[in-house]
Amino acid sequence: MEYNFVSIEEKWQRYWREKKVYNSSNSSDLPKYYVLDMFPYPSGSGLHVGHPLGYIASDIISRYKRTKGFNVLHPMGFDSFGLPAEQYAIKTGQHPKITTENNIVRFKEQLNKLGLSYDWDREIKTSDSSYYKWTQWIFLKLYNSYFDKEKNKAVNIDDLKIPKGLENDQINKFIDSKRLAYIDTIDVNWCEELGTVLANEEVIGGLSERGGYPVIRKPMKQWVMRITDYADRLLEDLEDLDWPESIKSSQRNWIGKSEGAEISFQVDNNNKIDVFTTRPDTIFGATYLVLAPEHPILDLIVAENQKEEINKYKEISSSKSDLERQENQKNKTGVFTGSYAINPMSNKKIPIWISDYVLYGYGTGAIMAVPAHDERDYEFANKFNLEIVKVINSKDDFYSGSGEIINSGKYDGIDSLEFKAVVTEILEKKGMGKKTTNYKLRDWIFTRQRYWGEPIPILHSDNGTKSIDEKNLPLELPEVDSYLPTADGMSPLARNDEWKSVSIDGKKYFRETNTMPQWAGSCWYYLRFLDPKNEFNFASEESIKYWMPVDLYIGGAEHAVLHLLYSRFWHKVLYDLNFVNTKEPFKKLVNQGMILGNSAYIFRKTDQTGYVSVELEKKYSTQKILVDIKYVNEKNELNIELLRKENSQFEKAVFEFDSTFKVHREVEKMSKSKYNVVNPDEICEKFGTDTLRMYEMFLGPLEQSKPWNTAGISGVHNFLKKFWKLYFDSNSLKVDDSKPNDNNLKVLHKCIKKVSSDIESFSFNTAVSTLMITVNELTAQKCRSKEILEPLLIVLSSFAPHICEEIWERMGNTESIVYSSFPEYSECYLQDSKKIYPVSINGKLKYKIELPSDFSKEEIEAAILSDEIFIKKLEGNKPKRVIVIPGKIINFVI
RNA sequence: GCUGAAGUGGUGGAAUUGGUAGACACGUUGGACUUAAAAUCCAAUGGAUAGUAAUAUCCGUGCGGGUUCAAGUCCCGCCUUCAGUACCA
Repeated sequence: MEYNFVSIEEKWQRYWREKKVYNSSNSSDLPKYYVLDMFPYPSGSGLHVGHPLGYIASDIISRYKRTKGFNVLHPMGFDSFGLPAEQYAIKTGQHPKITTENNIVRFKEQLNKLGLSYDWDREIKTSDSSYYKWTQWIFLKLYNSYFDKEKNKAVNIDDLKIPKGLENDQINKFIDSKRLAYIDTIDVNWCEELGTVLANEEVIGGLSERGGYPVIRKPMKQWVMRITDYADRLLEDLEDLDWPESIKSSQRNWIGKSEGAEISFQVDNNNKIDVFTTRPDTIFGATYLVLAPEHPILDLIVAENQKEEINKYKEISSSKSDLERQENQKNKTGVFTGSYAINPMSNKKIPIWISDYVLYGYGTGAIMAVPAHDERDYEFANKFNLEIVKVINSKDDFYSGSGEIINSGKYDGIDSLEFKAVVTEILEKKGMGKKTTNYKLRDWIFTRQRYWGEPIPILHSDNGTKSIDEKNLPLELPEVDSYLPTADGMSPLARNDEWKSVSIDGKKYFRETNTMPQWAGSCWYYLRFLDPKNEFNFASEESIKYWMPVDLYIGGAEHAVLHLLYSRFWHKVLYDLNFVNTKEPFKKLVNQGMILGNSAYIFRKTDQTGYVSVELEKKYSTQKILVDIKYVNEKNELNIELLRKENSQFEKAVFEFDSTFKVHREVEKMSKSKYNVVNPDEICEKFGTDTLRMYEMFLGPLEQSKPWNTAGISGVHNFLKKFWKLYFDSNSLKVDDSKPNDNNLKVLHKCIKKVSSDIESFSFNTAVSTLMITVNELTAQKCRSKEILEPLLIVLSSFAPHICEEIWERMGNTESIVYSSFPEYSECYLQDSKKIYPVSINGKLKYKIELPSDFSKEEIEAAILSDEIFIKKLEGNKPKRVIVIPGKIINFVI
């Protein structure tokens, strides 16, 4: 009987879907286990072999946990608001909804082909109004809350104490200024190319995260989320999470907590400048101040004769993009203001400068420069010939460490670490400073000037903002005639005039026309999966109580700060408002590594006379040209004929090579533009889904990035064929009721133990190896005992579910293997008859000695812990004296 | 620069608490079956030296030191690669 994977896989995928085998119930006596994948954005290009890695891993865990007796929740959905569909709409006029729907159909088909055990009845799409109704609802919760600093939590805005003596208008303004979701005019990251504002997290090195377009700063009115109030809690609660250290440290880094002091420098009778420093101990070395060019105090303090130059500098720096600012890192610029301030400790008069190496957005937007002990100040002082005073004892001209204080008057000799606290205290007494903490984290800019996102349920009027009544949610996306921003730069929603203006009780309001960022929908989707059809709540209280937190969250590391920080923030707000019962949403996080593509390049001679194979490349001056990997075989040989046939530019090209034309390979991210995408569908057709699933796991550790390489796939495929042959010979099932022998039992129980511990520790590659060894051994032992082969089937079924279901059925089981339980192993089959100890003589030779198996554990331990025992050396017959040094060290003395 | 992860055969990668390094798989070579190929099965496969041979000896986990009877694993100092982040005072 042949292993016909095509019909087997089709049959079982249909069976699972029709019988809804993987649906899970919200009430059960069983312990729960919630396994979540980071849901995908349904892009137009479908899945490549990199996507399934995490899905397969989480699927194996889900299947394993089910057989271990857990009620498993394993849902899937789509993060379906997003840019590409909108950009496609701008180009073609097709409604993003249609594009998105089409892509989702394709994605689902591909996911189902992978045999993933999702409960599709819980599917959600963030762009469905029944879903974004609740995204809007949560937005309103944020809008209607403020952060109580004393309680260190979010509280309903109705409980806000309003200062006495405020007029009506002022009261509204006061309330608006305290909300967790508030409007502010701030310098935003404006991306002209994308026509929208981006969050700080979405800007990388002055370029947009998506597309890599330049980003400039521009003041605009925006909705902002007060995530900074949660900085401390977001930081502290990281401690207890079972997350990769790298992710935790990027989040810590992003929050960027630093402790120091705010110190005032008096300029004149009316003005003082506050600076933030983490090194108050170096204050005697502060020989000048530097302000950010945007600092508002400048207008008050700039000396008359410097005004022109200062204004010129301000203008230049405001027109600079973040990228340009960063490029200038080595060549610092700046202008003297003509004014001086008094150093509050040394009482010296020090000059005030402006420079764009000081950022207005961080700290107070002003620094005290200590050139002897800060690298940037050192560069700046050298360039502009400013005074450098060493205040910490060291050999070098510049030193950023700690040590003995010098040149600081009566404080000389104190240790700088100690002096830090002393200075802060002295200044505090004088009213010239205080201890403070600063964060790199900024509030989250929440609005986007886009069409394809959640509408913000807010109305504007002359006296401020007003939320839409909860009863009227969802606020649906209006139809528009074009998906481009309006001529006056408003978001596309403003094109629908009828929708835009509303009147309530005779009063006129305008709708907010900006939409939410893509992160909004993914901030809380893990909660909607619990109870996706609930019309009265985002999820029922019972379902939250039963399922939360997510036990295992698998996804890519690219969401280390963005998604994972935002959703933790929202979850904490919901926790404060008593909507959820856990402080953190995701208990354990695992990052699957990226699967990289293996791009192919050929060399073109620079004189354009032809192409040369790799071995001839050095002979000519050449440049690399990308070719589609479909023209290249596993031996890196180029199929020239096919290339010529399908690409006219190569039709008459000359190809030079020795024996065969070989291409140059490079490992890169898998992407359409690199022509290195491998589609999982092809693999499924050729080898079957079970082979693909096991191969992706076999490729290497889950967390590691690795290039896709089809070369080894036949090994896994052969394994499944061998596995099949363990159960069937040419005509029929060969499993029988014969009693297994000791060796059979040993092999099986070893396998059960190893595979289960490997799965629990996410070491899927070694689990696959173990399964291979097991099948090899049982084949060699000619085992046909049902007592062995049936449990083995269950062990393998998490990895290769289709083949196992098929064999399971053919063995006479009527119920799906999904409902079976994972076999237990017993230690008695695992014990070796003899214990082997390694022995070294004088540190050089190594022997194995075997202690008799009837040595009890206690006897061995006693022997080891006592001074010496006599043991027969294996190869010789003379007994040797063995000295056992306490702590398991065995040393021969002859 | 800082933070995090990693460096093991021709390749992907295994190695509980330090205890026979290279499991498992690919590839390669040889063999069986076949008219032939595919498929399948068997054997060998880190390097070097000696030997007809079984075998023996030495060297081997990025580099240099150290601890230890014993180090891929622990400690110190470097190098390289990947990822993230960056004028954050």
